[in-house]
Amino acid sequence: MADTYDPSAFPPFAVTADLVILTVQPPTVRALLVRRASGPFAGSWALPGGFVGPDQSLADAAHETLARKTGVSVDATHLEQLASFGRPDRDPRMRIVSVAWLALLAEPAEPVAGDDTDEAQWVDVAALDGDLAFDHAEILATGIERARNRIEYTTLATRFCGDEFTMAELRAVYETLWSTELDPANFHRKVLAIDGFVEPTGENTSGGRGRPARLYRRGDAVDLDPPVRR
Amino acid sequence: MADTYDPSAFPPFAVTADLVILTVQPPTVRALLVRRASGPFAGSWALPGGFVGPDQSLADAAHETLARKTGVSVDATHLEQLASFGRPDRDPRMRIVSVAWLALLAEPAEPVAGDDTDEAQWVDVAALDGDLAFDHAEILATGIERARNRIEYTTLATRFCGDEFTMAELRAVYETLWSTELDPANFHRKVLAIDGFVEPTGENTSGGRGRPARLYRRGDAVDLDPPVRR
DNA sequence: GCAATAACTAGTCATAAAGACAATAAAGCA
DNA sequence: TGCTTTATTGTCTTTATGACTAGTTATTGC
Repeated sequence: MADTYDPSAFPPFAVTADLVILTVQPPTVRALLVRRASGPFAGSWALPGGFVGPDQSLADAAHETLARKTGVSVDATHLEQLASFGRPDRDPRMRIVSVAWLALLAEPAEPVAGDDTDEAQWVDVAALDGDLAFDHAEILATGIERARNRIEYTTLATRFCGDEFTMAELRAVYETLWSTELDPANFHRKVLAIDGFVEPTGENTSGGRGRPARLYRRGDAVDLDPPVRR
Repeated sequence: MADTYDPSAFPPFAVTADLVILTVQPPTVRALLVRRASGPFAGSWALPGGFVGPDQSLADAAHETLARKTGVSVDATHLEQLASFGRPDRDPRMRIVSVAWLALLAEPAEPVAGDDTDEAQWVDVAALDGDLAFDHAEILATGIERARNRIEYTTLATRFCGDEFTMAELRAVYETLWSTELDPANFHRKVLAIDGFVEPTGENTSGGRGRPARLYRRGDAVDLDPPVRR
C-alpha cells in the first residue's frame, strides 16, 4: 500500500455486503432475493445486502444481513466470502464496492421483509433471465458456480440438507446443482467410503413410499478425499 | 442493498488493491514485497499495492500495481482476485478495505522500486515469520494457500514456468509448493495423459548433466481433468 | 391379508487410474 | 570405454470407478 495518503484526497467509496443466499429444493436451486421498492432498478430483484458500518468488519456486515433477512442461526448456515465487485459505474448514485458473500442454507426459512420494506422471496434461479438490479446477475452467477464447485471437494453439500437426511436427499443436492443424474448405488458406496462425510444416526425414515432409508448427519470432515467427481 | 442512502452519512472508506505476487524458484516460493519507508510499520515488509482510483475498476487497479512493480507484460502473468480484507482496525490511519489479488509469475523480473521509494524485493516466504505490515501476513498466507490449491485443479502451475519448460521443472513447481516429492515417472505419465495441459515443442534441452529433457509449452486447457492429486 | 410397487442397500464384474518400482535411453565425464 | 546422471518407458499391483444385478423392507391398492 502506498505510504502517501490523505483521506480527503480520495473520493468517498461506500462498501456494501451483498449476499448470495442459496438453498436447494430439488429440482430447483433457489436464491433469496429482495424486490427493490424504490431507487434505481425499482421493481427489480436484487441481492439482499447492506452497507458496512464504520466500525464493522466485513464478515459482521454479512452476518447481520443474513440474520436480518433469514432469522436463521449462524450455526445452521455456511457463510463464506465470494468476491468483490467494484466497477465504477455499477451503481448510478455513487461509487460502491460490493463485497459479496455466499450463504448455504438447508431449509428456506421464511424470508423477512427488510426495514426498507422490500419484499423478500425465494426465487428459482433457473426462472431468472439475468434481469437483476445492478451487477447482481453476475454476482449471483458467481455464487452458484462457487457452490457447484465447492460440493465437489468439500462436505458443503450437507449444508443444503437438514440436521438429519437420507442418502437420496444428499444425492438430490448434487443432482440438482449439477443437473446430472448419479447412480444411487454407486453414490451410496462412495459417500460412505469417505471418512467423516456423513455419520449414521441409527434412525430410519418412515411414512414414505418404498423401503425406509437410513438417516445420516454431517460428519466432522470439511474436505472430501477423494472428491465427488461430477 | 439498502435503498436509503446518503453519501455523507457514511464514513470515508478507502479501497486499495494489494497484491500477492508469487514465483517459484525451487526449492523456494518467493513473494514480491516492499519494505515500508515511512508511516505505520515503517521498516516492515508489506505487499505492494495502491489505492483504487475514483474511476478505476478493481481489476485495473491491480493491473496497474502489478505493472508498476514488475514491469512484466500482462500476458505472461496470471492475475486473479483473492479476497477482501476489511477489519476496522487493520490500518491505524483510516478505514481501508483491501481487495487482494494473486499474481503468478514465471521469472522473477527485476522488481522496480516504487515512486514512494520503497525498496522492492523477492523474498522467500519460508523465511518470513509472519512479521508483515498490517494484516498482510494473513493475506499472503491466503494467497499461498490459493496457489497450492489452484495447481491441483487447473493448469496454473505452468504459469510458474517459462515459455518452454521440462517435465522436471513443472514437477519441481508442484514439489516446491506442496512440500512433497512426486515420482518422476508417474508424474510424467499423468501430465501427458491430461489433454491440453502441455504440448511438446520438439526441442530438447542440452548442456545439462544426464539425458536431455524434452521441452514443453503450455497447452490450451485451463482446468485439469483429472486433477493432479497431492 | 397379499401381491404389486417403490425405494434403499449390497454385491459383482469389467475397466480405468494410481502407486511402486524396474528397465532402458541419452547425454557428459573420467 | 565404462561410469554417472537424468529422462523416459514399461510392468505389475492395488485401488477406484461405472454399469449392472440382486436382495431387502417398507407402503399401497386390491
